[in-house]
Amino acid sequence: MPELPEVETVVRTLAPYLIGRRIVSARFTSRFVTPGDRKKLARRVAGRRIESVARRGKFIVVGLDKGELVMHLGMTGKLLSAGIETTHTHGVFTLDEGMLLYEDPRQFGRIEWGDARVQRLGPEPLEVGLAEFSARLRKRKTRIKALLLNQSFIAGLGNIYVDEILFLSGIHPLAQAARLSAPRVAKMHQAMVDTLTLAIEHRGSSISDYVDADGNRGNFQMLHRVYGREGEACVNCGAAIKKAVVAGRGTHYCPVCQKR
DNA sequence: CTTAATGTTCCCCA
DNA sequence: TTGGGGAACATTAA
Repeated sequence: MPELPEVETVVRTLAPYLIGRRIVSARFTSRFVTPGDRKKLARRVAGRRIESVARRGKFIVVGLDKGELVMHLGMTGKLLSAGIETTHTHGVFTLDEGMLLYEDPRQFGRIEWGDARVQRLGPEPLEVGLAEFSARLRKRKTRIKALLLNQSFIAGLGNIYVDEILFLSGIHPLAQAARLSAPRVAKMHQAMVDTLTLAIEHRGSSISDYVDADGNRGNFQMLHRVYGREGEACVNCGAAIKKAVVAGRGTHYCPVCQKR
């Protein structure tokens, strides 16, 4: 469910709802989503006032009057401002007005009191300039697909948007990062900014069940050019879109338009 | 029954 | 230290 555009959409729907609210009580039920002492975490957040809601990479950082609650949606996590508890509800926040539910069937997501992983994130893709982006990229010999998925290189990209960005910039997912020419890196940087900006405008991609905090789906999946289009015609050249495994992930690309 | 899924980490080996 | 491959985590849907 959650790459940068989806998490950004969740944060934008969540912020006006949460800021200024007081957490009356909280309850956590998963040893995976909330590793460690779950009751202690619930005690810590109880009584706190929510002062800010922000995104950093794919993390949601909830600023409290004392401390910080950091959430990651993993693969199937959802934060909902309304709804009923199910077997997949692993977090329940009762607010002075309203409530907040955390649902996550696969439980790859996390809710923690601060998260050291946030400190290790690379720059934000919508903030990093071309010069810095190029300089960082030139030092890395790995395949471009693996590098763009690496959160300590650039924060927030995931499998869908990496495939879309590489298609838009005409770069093969197996291309060696350090060997890309300056014009190709510039094109990729622009494709990254354009793709993420447009995806946020469309409120993210709803492939299976992603919804924002109000329960609304995104629309950007309608505009995917390669992701999920294996065997279909390339929008540029008509060739059949291919799918292979790169960096352990299903990778969609046009064998004609994307060069190594 | 098998496979793959919008993510991340860890382990082994080069 | 970097990088590749694979497995693991838990669940569902095709």
